Amino acid sequence: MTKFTISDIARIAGVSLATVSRALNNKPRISTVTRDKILEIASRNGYNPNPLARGLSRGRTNNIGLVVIDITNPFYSPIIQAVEKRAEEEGYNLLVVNSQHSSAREEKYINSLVQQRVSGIIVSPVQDPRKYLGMLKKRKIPVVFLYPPSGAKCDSVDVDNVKGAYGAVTHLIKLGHRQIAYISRGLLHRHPSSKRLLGYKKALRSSGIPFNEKFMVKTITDQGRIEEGYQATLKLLSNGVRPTAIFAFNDLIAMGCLKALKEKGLKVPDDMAVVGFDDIEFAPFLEVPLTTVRIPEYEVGEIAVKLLFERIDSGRMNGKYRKVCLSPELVIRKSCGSKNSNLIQEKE
Amino acid sequence: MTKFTISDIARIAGVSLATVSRALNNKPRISTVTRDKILEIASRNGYNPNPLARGLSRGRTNNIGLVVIDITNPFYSPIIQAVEKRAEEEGYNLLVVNSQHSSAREEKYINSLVQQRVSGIIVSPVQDPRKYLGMLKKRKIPVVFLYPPSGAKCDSVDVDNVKGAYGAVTHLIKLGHRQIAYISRGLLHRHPSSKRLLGYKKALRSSGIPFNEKFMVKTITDQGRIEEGYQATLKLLSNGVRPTAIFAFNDLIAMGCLKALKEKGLKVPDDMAVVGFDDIEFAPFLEVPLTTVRIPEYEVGEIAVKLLFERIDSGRMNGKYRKVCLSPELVIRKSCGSKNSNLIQEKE
DNA sequence: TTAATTTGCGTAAACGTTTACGCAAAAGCT
DNA sequence: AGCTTTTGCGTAAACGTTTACGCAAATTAA
Repeated sequence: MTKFTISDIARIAGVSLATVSRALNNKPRISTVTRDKILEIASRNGYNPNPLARGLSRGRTNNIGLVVIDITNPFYSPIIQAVEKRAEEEGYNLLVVNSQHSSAREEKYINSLVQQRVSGIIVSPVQDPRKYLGMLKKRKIPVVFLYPPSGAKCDSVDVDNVKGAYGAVTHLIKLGHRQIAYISRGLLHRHPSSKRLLGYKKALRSSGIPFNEKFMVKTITDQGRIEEGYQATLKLLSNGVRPTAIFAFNDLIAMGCLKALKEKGLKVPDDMAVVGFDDIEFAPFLEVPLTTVRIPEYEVGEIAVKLLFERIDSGRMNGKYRKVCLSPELVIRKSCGSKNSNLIQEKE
Repeated sequence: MTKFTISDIARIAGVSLATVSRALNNKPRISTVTRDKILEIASRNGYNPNPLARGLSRGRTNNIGLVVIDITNPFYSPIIQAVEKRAEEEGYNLLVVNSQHSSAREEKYINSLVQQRVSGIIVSPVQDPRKYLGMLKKRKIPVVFLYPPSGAKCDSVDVDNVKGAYGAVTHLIKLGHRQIAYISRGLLHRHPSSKRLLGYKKALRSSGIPFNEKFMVKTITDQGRIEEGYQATLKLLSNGVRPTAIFAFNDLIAMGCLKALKEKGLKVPDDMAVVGFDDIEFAPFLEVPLTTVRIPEYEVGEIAVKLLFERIDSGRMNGKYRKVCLSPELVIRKSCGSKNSNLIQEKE
């Protein structure tokens, strides 16, 4: 009972290992009567194949890996759910690992997944993922990247960060703001930090507003979490010149903003407008419901896992690479005010 | 380069497989000079042991499993982080799986982890975990349960739910409330739903307030998420008698309450006090900062993983079971008002 | 010095599968 | 009927490790 292997089945059925394997894997070259007999014995004894043995022999397991940057960021929740759903439907296990913004950890985990012979990997990379491509190709492990820097020759799902940021900042400008700060996540060169900065600058330029270094502040570390937004905002407020609006890299940072502003006695949106990015589940429930740029996260996950399984099922590693780019959408709530009544407000 | 196994090392070093294995695993019965030579060859060629082969041979891998009920509930974030940290320190991989409130899925995943020969499992069980104990013991896989029903003979980490609920409701009573509703998660018999109900009733009893069926509402499904709290609150408000305070099973349900109350034009805390449970990261940032019962989640994770590794390292499956029970703590914010000025408010 | 122990290593089996190859019997074809 | 193909199955190697056992040489003990 504790251990019940194909040898046991073979012994009971009076056949060889090969025959049992054929029966269990729906392979041809076996008569229906023996097949049924074997399947019956297997199910009666609660046989379960040993995934390690199977993986060793096949060189591939029924697992797929998902590498996220921060599993505690609600941003990833819908993505994880979408991938999980499809993986379960396909009879695969999902291994979720958390690089925590560390590229060393990311590399370690990816290598570990490869050594564990996963059938495919979805990675939301910390830094440039191109360095993995060669190795993964050699090992014939399909991979899909989430939000990768452009230019990588691989399947990927991304979101138009420039457009998203452009839309958010343009909205602020339309509301009359001209002193708009951007709180970026620590490392500017990381995707999508750089793209959002680009969108921010582009929106300013379109309206003839000069870019002001003093309105550009970076969080200390790279985590993109509440506390960092809080610290960055305090720094921004002590910068001498005060903006009338803040565009934050993401919703968590925006939450930190709100906290700092409240502490300093500044009302949102009256004294300061705030816009975030991501539209995490909690954004509408905040002290000041957050205007933010919605990323269709669930869809991102759905597409990524779809692309992945297409590769897995076809076995083709060198077909044309598909780069899907989804459009974000501005969701207007309280935190940016609404002097402009033409804009559509989200119903509450 | 793609594949580099101990056979390759053995060939290069001119020794046998056994010797290579001894060197790589720091086993005795090998001279320092051969050991060093082998290690040098291994590292020079970037040797990585195949975890499937190793697992198959050893009957155990370097993975531990963590089964959570809802990976998207921020409640689990600190727990995952704590377990992840320790696992990494110990050189183990953490496999996080998500049962999504389904006991069928839970069972499937636990079996899958067992078949994958993990070294240990931490489970936040959907239902009574006692049925797993026999199998896990037979397979010699240590397990630690999070928030299990009492009475199970196993290592576990729990929180005093009765006390937590009692404290929360007592606080409401002290504030003058006598009509206090409880929004429970769907299935009452599930732990910790039942415990929190117990605490609620106990608090009422202590103050001589009769339990009113009309103030007890259950969410439709068992997910314990925002939407459910929202629906349950609407139902509660249409019940004829209106409470002056709501104690919600958890913070997400409480968020749903806030949404429903707002929609109905009821001000929190003036028209209705609301108290949650868990103190998720976002509780202080809500439209009305949420009074809630804090669970030391990170500590729960730390202790669970500590207990698990003690079992793994000692190999003792039948030592005394340890049941740790942590104390929750009431965190008072805006959502319950503060007529009673004796109470300590959390500084903002 | 001799006997007992320890050290250093090799051989081969084991972990539980899959799969290439081979071969007799059955089935299909002319 | 004789030839070719297909069917049904078995044998054994392979996947990449670990480990029980054995044995000669070196070391220690008496």
